[in-house]
Amino acid sequence: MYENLNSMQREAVFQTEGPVLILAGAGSGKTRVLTHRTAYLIEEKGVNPYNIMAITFTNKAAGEMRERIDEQVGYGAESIWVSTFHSTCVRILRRHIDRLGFDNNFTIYDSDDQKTLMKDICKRLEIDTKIYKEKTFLNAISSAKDELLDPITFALQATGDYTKQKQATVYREYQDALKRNNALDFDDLIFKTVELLKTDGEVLDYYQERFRYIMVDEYQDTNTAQFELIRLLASKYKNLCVVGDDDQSIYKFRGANIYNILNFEKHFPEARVIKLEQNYRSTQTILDAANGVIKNNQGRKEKALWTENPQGEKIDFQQFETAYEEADYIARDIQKKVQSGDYTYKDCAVLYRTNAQSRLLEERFVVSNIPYKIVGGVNFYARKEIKDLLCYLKTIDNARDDLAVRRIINVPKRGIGATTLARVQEYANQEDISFYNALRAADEITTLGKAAAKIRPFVLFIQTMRSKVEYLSVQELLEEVIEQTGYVKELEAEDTEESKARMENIDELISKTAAYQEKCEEEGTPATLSGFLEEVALIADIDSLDENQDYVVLMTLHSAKGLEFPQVYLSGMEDGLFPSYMSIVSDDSVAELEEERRLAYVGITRAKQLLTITCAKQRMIRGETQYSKVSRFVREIPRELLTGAVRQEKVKKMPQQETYMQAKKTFSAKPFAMPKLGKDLPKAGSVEELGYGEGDRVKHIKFGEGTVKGIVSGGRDFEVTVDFDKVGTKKMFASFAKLKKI
DNA sequence: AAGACCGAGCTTTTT
DNA sequence: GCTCGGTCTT
Repeated sequence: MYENLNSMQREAVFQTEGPVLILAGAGSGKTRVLTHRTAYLIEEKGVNPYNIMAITFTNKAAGEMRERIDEQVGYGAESIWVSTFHSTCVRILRRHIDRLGFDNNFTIYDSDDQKTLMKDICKRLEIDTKIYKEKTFLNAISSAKDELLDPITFALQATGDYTKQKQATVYREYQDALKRNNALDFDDLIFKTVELLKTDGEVLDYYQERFRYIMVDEYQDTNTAQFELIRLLASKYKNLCVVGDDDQSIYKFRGANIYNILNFEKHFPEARVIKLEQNYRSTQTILDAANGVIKNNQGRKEKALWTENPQGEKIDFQQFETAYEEADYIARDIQKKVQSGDYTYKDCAVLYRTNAQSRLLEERFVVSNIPYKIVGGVNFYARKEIKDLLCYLKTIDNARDDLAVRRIINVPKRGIGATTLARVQEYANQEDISFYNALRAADEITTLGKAAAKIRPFVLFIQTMRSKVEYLSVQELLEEVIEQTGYVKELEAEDTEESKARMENIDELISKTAAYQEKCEEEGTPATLSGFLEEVALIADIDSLDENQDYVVLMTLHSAKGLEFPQVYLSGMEDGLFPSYMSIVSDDSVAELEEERRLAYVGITRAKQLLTITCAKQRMIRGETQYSKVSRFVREIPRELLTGAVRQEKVKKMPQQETYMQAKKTFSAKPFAMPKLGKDLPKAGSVEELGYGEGDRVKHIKFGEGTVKGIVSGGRDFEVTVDFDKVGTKKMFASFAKLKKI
């Protein structure tokens, strides 16, 4: 079992005791090392799986590690604690945060909620948000928490600096408000856990005993608070194994402290350092390119990545006149590769520096009928309709979250306006009760007058729902909220493309509640409303990537970290875009350019077989045409590795706006969701092959019987509109629907 | 209280 | 170029 590891990997696996730093270059098989190490601990060292913890940054990474550990470890794998920093902390806090004066059923605020709360506070403190931006405050608070500065310490450090003093005041107010709402923001999850472990010896002892062997993935991305958390937990047994690559540290803006990895041996003098330098992922050419770029950075740990893989193809470098041509080239190139039969869509990934770049690519992909998935941008759970419904559930779950209540009290419209809200709030402050409790006492608020009558049904509704929490499933609760509020009915009445998309999202949310139920039953854990809300709060977009589906993935370089693809396109490689203009003109431009360079390194090393680098001479940014030179990072790649050179393409016809909109409409909310591989993919073929036509009566497995109203060819599949007798008109893809003529 | 209209700011990256 | 938020009107 350990024979197919190389000597360094084996060393990392066998070094189980004491602090270990594994410097794992890109593609050097670190996940393999971690999983083998876990197996070794259990099977050879007799360690109880219950005493092992593995921490990652994303749910996806945690899920993958879980899967591979399960494969590797057979018995007892399920009691190993594998999870992200954030969910680890939530699990700890749910049990013990009452010791810090919070309720154990606290809610978690996302960035949207934070902003709303901050606006509130600025208003209350009469801060002119034209001069002092909410966002700046939130950033300051976030960095403070990353550095474990509480409001008092922060204030002490602010003496003599007016802006900082102001931030200190806001910080204190912000924390007070969170506590009143029984809520924590993302950063608090870590901060409060550290606080808990530091102040409560009993809890600390419990978790130190439990986590005798700790492993941390992507260690270069940890911030000070996360480091402290790990340090506290590991300080008793000192069996701490961290894996990382300083060359892939790209989250400085999020507080990641690169010195956690650079100074690991200082923090743990007895630490063993093991370097994994053999790359199993990429061709020699790709590796040479990556090394050519990263060697321009100073102050990195000395590493020499090498591979036994073949030289491989040269890097395809293309410069275009415009960003349209660039997008067009990428789309055609992918189509060409797929049609040749050598690759599938899911072998390809397009990476870019900023999310805004995805639009042009998306347009081109829609026109070319290429199935794709965009990772990032607006998170599913940040969409308005989803947040609204979740806030209903949150209100039912935790009455102290004022924010959630205020969001939904007039959605859908109940004729409760700003004035009424202000009066209720005033009463709440006066009586020192929560906003919701003030609503419950609406009849006592003399200033309300007739408005009290509008509040009563809302309160009654929430109270009734609360009494049902015990015996209804999450799905049933959600469906009842939708039914009782008429939320979907209102969208139905709107009958626009947008409202349809929203309804689809709501359906998606319902299936997520069902999936949650299923998951809990599988794991044998109780499915609760709080549990669902919590899971939902900690989901990132990248977690939804599904390797089994055949689509091209589009995402930012940041999101791509930890992933690999046979075919990688690095688009928009222009000075000013990547490296970003901000990093070039910054006061600290040397450091910021190094961070950008690491990002380039991450991008290049995602590729297994072929790397394509593209850029455009002109592109629209923020409604303005920008003219840019080829990125300096491209020039750092040894010339002989590149083909294509600077190329002059004739301007291709721009996509007709109408064609695009039409195409996009056909596939509205969920473009090109594809059936799982393995099942036979129905070919587009002809309409006849469907076995039914317009006007025919058909049967659907879930919706029952109905009449076919229309069939539209979507290129690779047909979109069929059916008017069902029971559930009304639905649009669906023929390959999914499996409609039967009757 | 609800809807229409207009201007500001944004785009570097996110658990 | 687009989105969000604020203000004005009914």
